[in-house]
Amino acid sequence: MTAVKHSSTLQENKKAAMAECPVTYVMDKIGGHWKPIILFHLLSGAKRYSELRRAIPAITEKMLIQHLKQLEADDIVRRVAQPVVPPYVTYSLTPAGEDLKEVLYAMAYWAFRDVKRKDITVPEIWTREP
Amino acid sequence: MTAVKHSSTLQENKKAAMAECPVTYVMDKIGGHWKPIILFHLLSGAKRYSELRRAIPAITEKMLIQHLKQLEADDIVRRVAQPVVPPYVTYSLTPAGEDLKEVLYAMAYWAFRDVKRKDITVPEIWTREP
DNA sequence: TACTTTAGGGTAAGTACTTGTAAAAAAGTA
DNA sequence: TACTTTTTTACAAGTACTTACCCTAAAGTA
Repeated sequence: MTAVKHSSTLQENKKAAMAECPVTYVMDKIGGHWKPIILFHLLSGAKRYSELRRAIPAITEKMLIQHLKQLEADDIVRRVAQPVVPPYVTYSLTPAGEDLKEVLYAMAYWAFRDVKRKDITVPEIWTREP
Repeated sequence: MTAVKHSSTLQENKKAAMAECPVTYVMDKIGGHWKPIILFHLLSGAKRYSELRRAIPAITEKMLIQHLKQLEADDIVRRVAQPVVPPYVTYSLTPAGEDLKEVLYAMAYWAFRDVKRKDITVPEIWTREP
């Protein structure tokens, strides 16, 4: 009974998994390490590119723009550019992006409970609004 | 005005980001491409290692055991081993793991809405219980 | 002309994540 | 002894993700 295993192009597994599981579908869209943070900052309203950069000092410009492009392609954020010089570009959430609020809040709520459960001191930054 | 950039050991950014954002804290724990799937299958009750393997054919044994270990270390799943031969090991959710249900359901719900919004045919697999 | 600001592109290099393959341990059975 | 089953580990190799660094465009201003 020769098992029919390992007939995959490495990334095929992932794709198959995404089609299998709605949760993975979501992770594929907001699953990077930076995307949730970006979205979190956009929850409080439209932001300029430079505002986001300042709000998330740890991110590199490359990552920021790359993820913004992806989020835009996934119809989660909307890019609006004013044709002025210097350029003025704002990013905001689409309806689909707004709907993610519930997911993000559920996550945040779980995180709070988890650190309390573990008796870790809650990082005070968490308690500040984005 | 020499900018004070790039003073990071590559992964320090991530860590800083995690401390900054509860959402990232969650992503760090369930953010792999496989973890959500594993958890999804455990939502319906304790499963044996081999059951999980059969339930998620696309995953390699390496990934499965590795993620299970991580989830165990993060106190999200519980491992119970009966000292018999051949070994009998079951994995189930801890209270913290159970609490993730809300997060996973919020994700699943969003996924449904998103595919409907995009007029993609909902993968019928999504509609089957895990 | 030189310089400023804002939004982004390109490339190379490094790090983390996944996979494939092989194999170990343990107690019983043929 | 050789072989079974189930869970798990080790190692090497490949792929994807991130970072660092440098660079462009455009209009106004000194």
